[in-house]
This record gives sequence, structure tokens and C-alpha cells, in this order.
Amino acid sequence: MATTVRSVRKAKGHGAERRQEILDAALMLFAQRGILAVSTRDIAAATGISQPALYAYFRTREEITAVLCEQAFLELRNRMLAAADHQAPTRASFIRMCRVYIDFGLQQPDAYRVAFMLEKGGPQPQETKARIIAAGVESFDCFHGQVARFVAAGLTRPGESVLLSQSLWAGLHGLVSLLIARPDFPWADREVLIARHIAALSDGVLL
Amino acid sequence: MATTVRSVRKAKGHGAERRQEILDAALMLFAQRGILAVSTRDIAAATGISQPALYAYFRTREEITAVLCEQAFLELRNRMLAAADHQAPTRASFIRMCRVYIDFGLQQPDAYRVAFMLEKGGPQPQETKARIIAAGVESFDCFHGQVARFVAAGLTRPGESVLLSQSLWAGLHGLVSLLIARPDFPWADREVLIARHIAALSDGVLL
DNA sequence: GCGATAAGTGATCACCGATCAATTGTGAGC
DNA sequence: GCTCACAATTGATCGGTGATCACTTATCGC
Repeated sequence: MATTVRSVRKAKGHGAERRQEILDAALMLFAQRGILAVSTRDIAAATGISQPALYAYFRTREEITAVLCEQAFLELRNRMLAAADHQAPTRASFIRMCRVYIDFGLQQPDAYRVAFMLEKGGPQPQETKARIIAAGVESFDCFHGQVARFVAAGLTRPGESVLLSQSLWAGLHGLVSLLIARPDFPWADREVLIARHIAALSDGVLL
Repeated sequence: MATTVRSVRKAKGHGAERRQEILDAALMLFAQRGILAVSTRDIAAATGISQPALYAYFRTREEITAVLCEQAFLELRNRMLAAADHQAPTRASFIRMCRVYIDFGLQQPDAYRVAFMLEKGGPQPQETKARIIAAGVESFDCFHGQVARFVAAGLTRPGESVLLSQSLWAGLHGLVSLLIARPDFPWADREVLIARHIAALSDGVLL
């Protein structure tokens, strides 16, 4: 089933390529079968290497998901930066910003799950943990920068921009995470619900 | 460490007691060590029985968490019913309702995690799955009943009450789940953030 | 008392994450 | 072109996991 083709041995300085191959294989398997249902042996087989070889690139299985988490945060940041127009902020651009976030989560539910919804089992190595937090903060800073433009333009209700940003982020995350985690719940029509939710968040944040 | 005292053998008709003892032990261990860090052997030892004995009461380990999930939903419903005053709905009572939800999540983070944030590994037995969904829907119906009172009183922005309820639930869940899942994030002061979030949700839902 | 049966157990299975010594292949120096 | 240090990778294995089995033990209706 999984690609069991043994991949060629990498030349001396090219460990980074193999590392990314492992990450790609892991993300694909996570998306196909769910994060908890994928073993290190599965990841190794899909990459075309033996299971112990994984541990030359990652200290633990959790570190693999941690790096994917970091990459997911960076991808979210890139999407937000790409979508950021530099026109004067309006209610319409606020709504667009919200949609970018929600679409990211719904289009890449596994990356989103890894980034925001994964239970941490054992304590991570300090350096790995710090990198994840840093990536998360970086994404949030980007988000906060967007929100701050609305604050500066005098379009928002009173409150510090950090407070408004964290509240808004939480509001967006709530819908995305519930739609991902509880797909069997009798939700209202998804598009209508998203539109209403964004409208509510806009009314809650903007004047 | 764990209570290794062997419990007395239950008389014939008293299996339900033992079943609840297992659930209590499991919830305690989940709260202490995290859900993924608790094994069936741990739960059995804390209950005072052997590990295979668990499988006389639950078909899989997942079914234990599933039943805890169901119980968490019912507890949430009870809290909401207990807090529901039957005075005329006001903005203040709306805010109180939001606080009940948030406090439930923050005071019982593991029950909340089990109910809303747990990744389902393999497919559940159909009957167990149906019971969880039913408990979740029951909780939501209770929540929806509260929101509908505000709608009926003409206090809300336009939109079906189901839509408003799902959006509001998502907004509340977003903050609770992020505070639980990412305690290391540099959050603003928790109380201030909660107050601002509830204010935003109120402004988004109420006129 | 006694036997049917519920309640509980030790042994064991396949699989998991992780580690180890041993092996294979690569490429710089000559 | 040959050699050889070392990066890259491996098979074997460890303790622990969820789950299942045949078996034993205690209870209660008769």
C-alpha cells in the first residue's frame, strides 16, 4: 500500500532533503489516516527508509509533529501576509481577513489540528518547544499587525489592540476547530454559518 | 503511588458500581497526567482490578473516554440549567450565561478536552458514537433554548436562533480551548481577556 | 450443599516508540 | 584509481501499550 520503494542513500551533506521528505510523508499520512493512527514505521515506510533512520533526523515522534506545527504556523502567516492589502482598512477588508483565517483552517484541517489542537503528551525538548511558541507568536504578531491597522484607523470598539486581536483570534479559532473536530454535529449550512460568524465578530470588534 | 489496594469482588448485580469506579479513576488520572499519558493498566491499578477486567465494562479504551465525554456534556447542560434564571432576558443575563460556559471549561479543563477537543482515533462502535452525539446535541439544545429567549425578546441582531447559537457557542469555545491548549502563549490578563471577549460576543449577537 | 454463572485473572498477542551495535555507501586525499 | 574515515542506514531488540484468550474464583438461586 504505502510506497515501499527503498529510496537511494543520500550523499553526505544532503540530510536536510531527507528531513523534508520525512515531514512531507508524515503530513500526507496524518491527513489520510489521522495523526494518532500513524506510526513511526508508517512514516519510515512512506519515506522509503527504515524506522530507526527517522531518529537521525528527529529526536522523538513528537518532534516531527512539532516541526509540522511550526511549518503550519508559518504557512498561516504567509497566507495572511499575502492577503493583506495595503489600502485603507474597511469593514470589507476586515471580513476578508477573517475569511483567510477560516479558509486556511478548513482547507488544511490536519495542519490546523497539529498547530492548535494537538495534545502534548510528554514534555518537549526545550529548544523545540521554544521554536513552536516563537512560530505561534510570529503568526499572532502578523495577525495583530492587521488588527492594529483597524485600531489606528479608529474603526474599532475601545480596547487595546492586543486584547482585541486575541479575542478575535479566539472567535475565529472556535468555529474552525469545532467544524474540524465535530464534523458530525448537525451544523447549520456551513457557508451561512461562517458568514454569520464573521458578521458577529465584526460587530463585536468594529464600531 | 497509585492505589494498588485490590478492591473486593463485586456481587452479581453490582457491575454498574464498578463501571462508575473505573470512570472516576480514569477521570482523576486524566486530570493528573493528561489523557494520552494514562494507560489501561494505570486505570485498572487505580480502580483496584486487573487490566483485562476493564474490558468487561468497556469494549475499548476509547469507549472510556467516550463515556466521560458524554458525562461532561451532561454536566455542562446541568450547569447551564442551574444558572438559567427565568427573569426577562437582559444584556447582563446574557453575559452571565457566557461566563457559566467559560468557567465550566476553565474549571474542568480535562472534561472539556474530552468533550470537545479529543481526536478520535479509530471509528467508534455505532451505538457509543450515537450516545455522544446525542449528549452533545442535548447540551447544545439547552444552550440554544437560552439564546432563543433573547431572540424572542427581540434583543438580538437578525438571524435564525440556531445560527446565532452555533456562532456564539463557537466564539465561547474558541477562547476556552485556546486557553486550555496553549497555556504558554503570552496571553493578556486572563480576566480582562475573558471580559473583553464576552463583550465582543455580546456586541456581535445582541442589538 | 451444589452447581450455574457472573466476576476477575495470568499469560499472551501484535504493535508501538525508542535505542543499540553493526553495516553500507560516499567522497576527500593521495 | 585506490584507500579509508565517517556519514547514513539498518536489523535486532527493549520495555510498554491495547486487546484477547482460556482459566479460576466467588456469589446466589435452588
